[in-house]
Formats: sequence, structure tokens, C-alpha cells
Amino acid sequence: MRIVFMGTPDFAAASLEALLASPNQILAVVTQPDRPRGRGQRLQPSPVKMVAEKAGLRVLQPQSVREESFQRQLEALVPDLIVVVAFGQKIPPEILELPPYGCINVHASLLPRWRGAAPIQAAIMAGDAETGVSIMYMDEGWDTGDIILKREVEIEPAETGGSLHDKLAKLGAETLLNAIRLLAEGKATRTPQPEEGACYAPKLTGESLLIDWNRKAEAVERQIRALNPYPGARTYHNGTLLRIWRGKVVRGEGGEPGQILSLSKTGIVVQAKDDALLIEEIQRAGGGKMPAGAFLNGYSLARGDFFRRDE
RNA sequence: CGCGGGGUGGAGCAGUCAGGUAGCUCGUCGGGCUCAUAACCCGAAGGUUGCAGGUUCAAAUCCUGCCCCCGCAA
Repeated sequence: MRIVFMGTPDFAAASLEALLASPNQILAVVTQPDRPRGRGQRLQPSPVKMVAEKAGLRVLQPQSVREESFQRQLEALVPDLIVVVAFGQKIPPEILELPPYGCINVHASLLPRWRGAAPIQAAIMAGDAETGVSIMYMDEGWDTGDIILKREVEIEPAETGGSLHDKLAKLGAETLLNAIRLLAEGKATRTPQPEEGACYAPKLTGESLLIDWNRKAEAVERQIRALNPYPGARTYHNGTLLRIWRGKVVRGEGGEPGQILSLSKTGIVVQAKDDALLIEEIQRAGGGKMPAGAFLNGYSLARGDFFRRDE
């Protein structure tokens, strides 16, 4: 198949690499423009762009895929199929209708559950027992297209956002290749998504990163795992931002939510709504991640202090 | 030049503003106490204070340049 690939972050790069190793022909790669990002606001290419350039592929970086000039470039490539993975822009109908085999998408959840921007973290936070990837035909909605293939994976007790991301990126890439094979053979099926069970995973922004100690300890623990290794669950102690990387639920001792119950080499025990959380790995602004015991050697934290949602 | 924090014995930090050869918590090693211990007591080892240069009688502390790490933001 003659394919145009559209995608931006690491998750998409995994699919691109798989396609490169397949018999398909990649006509061009479309990715978001280099943006100032990271510390220092230096211009950075997207992970997909780096893979594409290494492979010597043609890279297109339109400001918006709605631009007419871009759409003409696409037409000129005459793709059989467009593959979109975590691209970051909505695809207009003109493009959806352009390739004879359509536009297909890799999404990191079992649709219709967790449509939207952060399905991987949402599945962990919600305590789902399993999640997976879905390959679908794109339509004009947000992750609402007809499904071609789905594959499931179990969410393990110690699963983090990072470990699940990696698993799903790999599984997504494999499943994508299978779907393309089916399409090429004319054997691909098309199953509309049921509306029942549909839900959205919102972008991970400020509020959703803050720990609410009024929630149950197990919910807090899942939030911490989901947000590890990026962007990290946060809390405040006397105005200092702390990021919590690892913890586990322990029996509560009846303190107030957010109150420090005890401090030891093992960790910091914080009361949540019902049970408490033993924080095992923590980081403060300016410092690196470290075991709670090491953190306590140099940071002044006392039993009875509070972790709060705000500065 | 987006904003900001930081690099001090093995780990985490204080000391830098008002220059005078380095301190705390932990770890390590030795000894003691104890039925025992991750507990407690006593003692010890271990540092060219990120790198280079400058000012000074004297610099972790002041000045200049460089390297590295991190938080916000995107």
C-alpha cells in the first residue's frame, strides 16, 4: 500500500517504525511543526519527525492540515491510505475522503471507552482491569469511527502510565499492520462503535495532576501510577511543590485528609479519605526523584504537617 | 535570550546576602547495650565545596566564562 503517515509523539513513532519495517511504501510523513518546547524553549522536532528523517522520508509540517496548499500536496502523493496516530489535529472531511482506502487511526483504548486525549492514563486512574488498542476508520467525530480491529491487554497491579504507554504503542503498531493487511486483502470489517460505554479521557492539565487527599487512598495511588513517569502527581507542602512518584495504600490511622501520620526510612504516611498512603518515592521542585527516606534526610517535614491541594 | 531552583565527604541537605581552611540527617566501619533488632549509646574513616580563570593576606562564600541537573511553561 502507498501510505501517508500522520503523527507526532513517541506513541506514533512506534507505529511509523513498524510501517517502515513492513512491505508498505511510506510516501510522506506529516507531523506538527517544530515547536519551542522544554526548558529554554528551544525548537524541537517531534519524535515522529526524528524517525522519519532518520529513514530519509519526506516530512511535511503544515501549520494546519486545513491549509489548501497542504491538501494539494497530499493529493499529489496519491496515497492509497492515510494512517493517523496521535497527530494532534482534527482531520477535515476533504482529507478523510481523499484516499481510496480511507483514513485509519490507532487509538490507545478499547473504544468507545476513553475517547480523547489521554486514554492510557485514564484507564489506570479509573482502575480498569484491562484496556487495549483500537484501529478504526476515522470520521468527523472525536474517536468515533467504525472499528476494524481491537486488541486487549491486562492492566497489571503495578502498571504505570509509562509501562502501559510502551505496551500499547507496541501493540498498536502490530495491530495497525494487521489491519492494513486486512484492508489490502479486502477482508477488513467495519463495526460501528456502540454509544453505550462511551466516555472521554480529558487532557492531563493542571487540576487533574493535583492530588486530592479527600479521595480514597486507592484512587490516589492509581493517580500516582497513571501519571508516572509523566507528568507526575503533585501536592503542596507549605507552598513547596512536591511530585509523588510511587506509593502504596496502607491502613489509615484516623488523621485528617492530607495529614502526615508518620515518617520513616520506608516512607511518608499520609492520610487520605479512608486509608492512608505510604509515599515511597518523591521529588521537590529543583531536585531529583528520590526514595522517601533520602528525601527526609534533607527536607524538613514533621509529623502532623499537611499536604494540600494548593500552595 | 520565556520564568525560576540547584551542583558542598557514599545519599539527602545547611552554610553563600554581612569572605577567615566545612556542619546537619542518613549510610559505612569499629565497639557497646540487648533474647533480639531496621532501635539505642560511644567512637572512627571519608570532602581539590561542578570546571576554569580573576579579586584578596585569606573564597564554598565576591567577579567572569563554561559544563551538568531539576521545577514551571509549551
